[in-house]
Amino acid sequence: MLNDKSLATAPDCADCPIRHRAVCARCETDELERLEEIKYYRKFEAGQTVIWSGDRMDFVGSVVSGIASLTQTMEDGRTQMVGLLLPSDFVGRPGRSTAAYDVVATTDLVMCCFRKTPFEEMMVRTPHIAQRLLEMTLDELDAAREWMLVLGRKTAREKIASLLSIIARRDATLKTGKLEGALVFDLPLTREAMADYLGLTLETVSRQMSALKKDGVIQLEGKRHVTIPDMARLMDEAGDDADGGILA
Amino acid sequence: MLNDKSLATAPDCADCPIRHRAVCARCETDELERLEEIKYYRKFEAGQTVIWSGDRMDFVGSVVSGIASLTQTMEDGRTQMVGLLLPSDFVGRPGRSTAAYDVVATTDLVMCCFRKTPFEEMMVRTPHIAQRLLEMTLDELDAAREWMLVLGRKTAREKIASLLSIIARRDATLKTGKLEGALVFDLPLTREAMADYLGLTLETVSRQMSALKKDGVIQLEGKRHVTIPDMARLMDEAGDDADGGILA
DNA sequence: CGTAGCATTGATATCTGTCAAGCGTTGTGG
DNA sequence: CCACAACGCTTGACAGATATCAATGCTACG
Repeated sequence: MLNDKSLATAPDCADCPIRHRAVCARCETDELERLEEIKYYRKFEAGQTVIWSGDRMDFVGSVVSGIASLTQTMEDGRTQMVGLLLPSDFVGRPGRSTAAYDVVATTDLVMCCFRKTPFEEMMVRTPHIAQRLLEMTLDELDAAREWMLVLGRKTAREKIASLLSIIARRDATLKTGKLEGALVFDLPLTREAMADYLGLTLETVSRQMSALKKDGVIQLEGKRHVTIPDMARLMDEAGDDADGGILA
Repeated sequence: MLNDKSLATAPDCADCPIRHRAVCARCETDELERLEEIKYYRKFEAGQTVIWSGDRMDFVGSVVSGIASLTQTMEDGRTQMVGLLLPSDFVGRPGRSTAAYDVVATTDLVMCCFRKTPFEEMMVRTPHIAQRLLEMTLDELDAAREWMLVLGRKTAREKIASLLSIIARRDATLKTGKLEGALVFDLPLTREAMADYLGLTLETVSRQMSALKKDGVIQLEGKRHVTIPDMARLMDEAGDDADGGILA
């Protein structure tokens, strides 16, 4: 499985870009030293599969950079993305030995992995880690439930607008920290990946993107470069309250 | 809010039916004593709202008996159920002061509530509780993701079969502990509640129930009393692997 | 007996999926 | 260097699933 290129030297936790947001956020110096001992980096190229559902999984870890997706597939090939993993998000489940979902690198991806058994031992001894993981899991549960509303009740147009608004908001808060004026970003997902996330076909995604463009809700340069001239308008199209939005 | 009828004397934790499955599952005697001090029971009749989304929430708690639902509602009235709370399931989120969803009693309901602030203090001091809550939250996250596949990719018929199979399985494991032979149970949900859970209209639910009945997948006496002659057949209709099923 | 709530069924409309053709870019091998 | 294949995407025509609107049935209950 592992080859030379997939392994990479792991930098010090002190220099880590996700140091204060990941599962290790609340660890003290000595705890970080212990984590350093059981961690290793792995890199994946866009499109590579990190792990297959059902496979034995002897690590857990955090996304350091890039985006990964969690997907489920039915026997006849229908697939549904059930999670989008961004930097600092956690992969794997302590106490479970096999993967419950396919994990795929959507973009080039760097992960900080911990050997599972020592990590589990450390969790028992280090309440910080379990507490932080609980917080993160509760956030993910909220996001999953938010997404259930999107999947169950929104129209195709609203679904697209919801996805764009989530990506735009995350991107804006990372880059500038504010949501004013026009927002510009690159879509990290193919039309097919968008369809898998939204429970649509890629044709419907394409049509609705075109429709939103025609109506001036978004501007497109090429396939991926998106400009949102009016965020409130987009959120209105998404069917969300324009003020604050999700979990405000 | 609270009236005479809604409050009820709480029995000893030692006699509690959900003692070994709820958030308190791993507590020791002295910890239970502390919990006894901050707990109180509340009863709700079918249809009553336990709490409205956005309301201040000064308790967390466990479902002791009955079923509650978590729902989200859009401005125009579209609603999506995002969780079904069964006995031992946990309600509320430590560290958050307002409810994120509407919580409604689907059947008559008894809840064991803990005052939020003392419970949070206790969580910090009692790793058992945080660990158990983490486990339960991870299970809920898995269930939510499983449901995303149902909402995003399954047909109306498969959705109904999925819901029936979940209820049947839970009911069977509670009553007899095995899944053999014909399964019989009462639906705890109205057609409308089923529709809200499945992202369908109540008419479509009704039609698909009739179709499954006509095809012999289920038998119906009255509106709610269901017999599953062949569980494997039902799971096949649900589009799940017949062996083991969800998270096997 | 009449009403209210829940459920069923029918007719029709609409949205999204399916199938198919074609475009533009990228990369590769002759 | 060019031709061509591969890939991601767009667009069109059509079909099919589910929603919508409407009428009716069934129970329980006052």
